[in-house]
Amino acid sequence: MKVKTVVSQQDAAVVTDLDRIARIAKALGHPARVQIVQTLLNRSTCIGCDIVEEIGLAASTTSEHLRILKDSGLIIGEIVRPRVCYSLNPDAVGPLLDFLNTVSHADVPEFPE
Amino acid sequence: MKVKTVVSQQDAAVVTDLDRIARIAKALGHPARVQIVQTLLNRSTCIGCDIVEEIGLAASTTSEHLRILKDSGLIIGEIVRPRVCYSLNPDAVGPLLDFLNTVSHADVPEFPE
DNA sequence: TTCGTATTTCGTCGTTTAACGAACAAGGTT
DNA sequence: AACCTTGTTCGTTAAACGACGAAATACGAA
Repeated sequence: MKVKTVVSQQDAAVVTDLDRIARIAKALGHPARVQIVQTLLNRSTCIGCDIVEEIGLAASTTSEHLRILKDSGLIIGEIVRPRVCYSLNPDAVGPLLDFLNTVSHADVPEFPE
Repeated sequence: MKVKTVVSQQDAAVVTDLDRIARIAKALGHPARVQIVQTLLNRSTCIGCDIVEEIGLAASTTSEHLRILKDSGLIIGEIVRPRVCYSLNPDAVGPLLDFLNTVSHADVPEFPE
């Protein structure tokens, strides 16, 4: 279920690593999803359906965004029953964060313009 | 040429902030593009068409990925003329990096389960 | 000037995404 | 038991993405 169509002639380890980073980035590749994470940062406590009204999209659309964030591991949903309590999973950003740190500390060659 | 279709009824400041983060994340939301950045990290010097053979996709497809990375500001292309010299622009990751740092340092509520 | 090399643009095709409303699921409340 | 509240799933639609090959660009070299 986690296996995609593998590139077949590439080194598996590298591909996996790239995929992991890309998948987290992709999950954050939509303003609504960034806003959801932002919201969970502000109200550090978990939240229910307030997210729906916070970002101003239809409930079904918001649910889909939450699903994507859940699938990526960035957030966790705890069912409290009429509603669902969401919270961040800070560890999930690790791979992407490490990658970006490496990029930000890279020394560019010589022609910076 | 850099102007997209603006959202028009939203508060510009907030949207811009979320959009900026999301746009960088989106640019990194594909393994091939992460691999390109990775490659530029390893060979700290700029590269021409070697990227094409490095990632194993068609030249036209690779060109498109490079365009997306250029548009996002993550990389810079210097024309040397038969070819193009690419290099990283580490500053571009700033907004996303700051955001992820905030996330990674967030203290989750109480139910770490 | 003609040729070659590296890259981009174009047109196409199939897949995925984003968005919505409607319908459904699942318990708590009255 | 009938209802309410919240959240997800489904079906649809339009737009965007990803990939490719073919054609076009744009210079440097021969």
